[in-house]
Formats: sequence, structure tokens, C-alpha cells
Amino acid sequence: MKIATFNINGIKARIEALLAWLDAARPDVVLLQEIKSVDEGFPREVFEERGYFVETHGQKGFNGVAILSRLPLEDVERGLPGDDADAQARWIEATVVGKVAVRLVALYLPNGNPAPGPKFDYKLAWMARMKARVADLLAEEVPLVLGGDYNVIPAPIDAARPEAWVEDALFRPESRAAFRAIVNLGLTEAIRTRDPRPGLYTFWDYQGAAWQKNDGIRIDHLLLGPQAADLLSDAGIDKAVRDGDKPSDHVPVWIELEA
DNA sequence: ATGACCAATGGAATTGGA
Repeated sequence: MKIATFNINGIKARIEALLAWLDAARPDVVLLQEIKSVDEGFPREVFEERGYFVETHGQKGFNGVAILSRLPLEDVERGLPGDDADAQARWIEATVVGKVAVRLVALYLPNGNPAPGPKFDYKLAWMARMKARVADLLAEEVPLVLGGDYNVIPAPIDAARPEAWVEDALFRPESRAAFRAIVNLGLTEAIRTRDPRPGLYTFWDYQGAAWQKNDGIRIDHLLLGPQAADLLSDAGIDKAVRDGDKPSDHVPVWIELEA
């Protein structure tokens, strides 16, 4: 089962680029972030025509997550628990049943800039809520895949110019510590089990010719529960997508599970 | 000043991204 995560930066603006990648990469499951659309505005038919089931959790203008799957999705849950006042659409869960059942999460972790400030406080509070939810999901002891835009640069080797990010919410010690605390619940970071080398990036800003200079950062991650980690056979980053027509500023990250 | 961007909203300029 091939599972990918992709921050598409707007479903309406990205439909052609997304379909071109879908037809080439042929993932079984896609975890989407930043659909920037309400549920009713999501062009679900073009994906259904290609054999995907579609579950969305959108909002007007910003954020929004979705799951595409060739196999039916069950037990869909929308929203990150822990704060009934939080209306931002950044979290959706579903179960897909292949050879075994896999619990999926598509997440769009808050950016948090500027830091310090209320947006940074929201980011850290959101990560604390995520840690609590992940602990509950791990207690289920079923294969678990958490994919998304984490808006966290885990380590200096995950940025072309780490010195440029030291004051940024994506790289501040508090953000990295909160990310480590979630991983340390017992998750495996898929890309790093396959390739420990520096120079792996998933985001290049539109500004400053960042792509042309390979001035990237690695902030899109696939974290696996122990039962899913045991099924991992491959992982990669579809870097070439950044060179396509009207690209997102992020590229897809994928895993292959024996599931 | 990523001195040089992009998407959505709404119908110009602002907000948010990272």
C-alpha cells in the first residue's frame, strides 16, 4: 500500500498538477493539506472518476485537509480533540482496510509565526493536543500512519541554511522539542529510516528563487506507529514535482507499506 | 527586505503562508 502526503497549497489552483502527479505516482492513499476550500467546493468528482474515495475536512479560504483512497475509508473523524473553541480544519482521521487495517491521519500543523506571540502559543498548544491524541491512537495497537505538513524542521540537516531559521517558529527549540516529544511516544520517522543524509527537503519557498538555489527545508513528514513501522518497505520524496507547471511550494512524501 | 512569491477573497488590497 503506497501512502503519500502532499501539501497542495490550494486544491483549485493545484488540480492539474495534482492529477498529473496522481496518474504518474499511482498512490493508494493521499493525505492532503491546505486544500483551502470548504467541503462543498472540493472537486471530489475528478478523484472519484480515477477510482478514489474522498473524505474532506475543509474551511473557507485557509487550511483544510483531506484523504483520497482507492480502498474504502471507514470511521472518519474530523478535527483534533482537546479544544472545542478551535475551528481551524487541520486534522482528519480514517481507517483503510487492505491486507490489514491502517489508521490514517492527515494533519496540517500550525505555522506559528511570528514567534513569540499568540500564533506561536497556538502552535505549541496544538502540538500538546496532538501528543495526547497520538497517545490514545497508539493505545489501539493497530498500524498507524500520521502524514502531513508538520511545520517543524526537526534538525539542522533538514535545512539548506539552518542559520536562517533559528528565530523561526519552524525551527525554534520549543517546536523541535514538542516534535521530539511526539516522536518519542514511539513513532518512527519514515524518511529518516531510509536515508539519514542531509540535503532532503520537501519545501522550497516561491520567493528568492529558493527552488533554483535548492534553498529548501524538510517539514512534511510521515510518522509511523510501531505496527506500521514493521510493515515499512520503502519511502521517498517526489522532488521533481517542484519543477512542474504551477507547482505547490511543497512536494509529495510517500511510503510503501506491506499492508 | 526571501530587495525580485503565491492563493483566496472579492472585486482592491489584505491576509496568511513559511
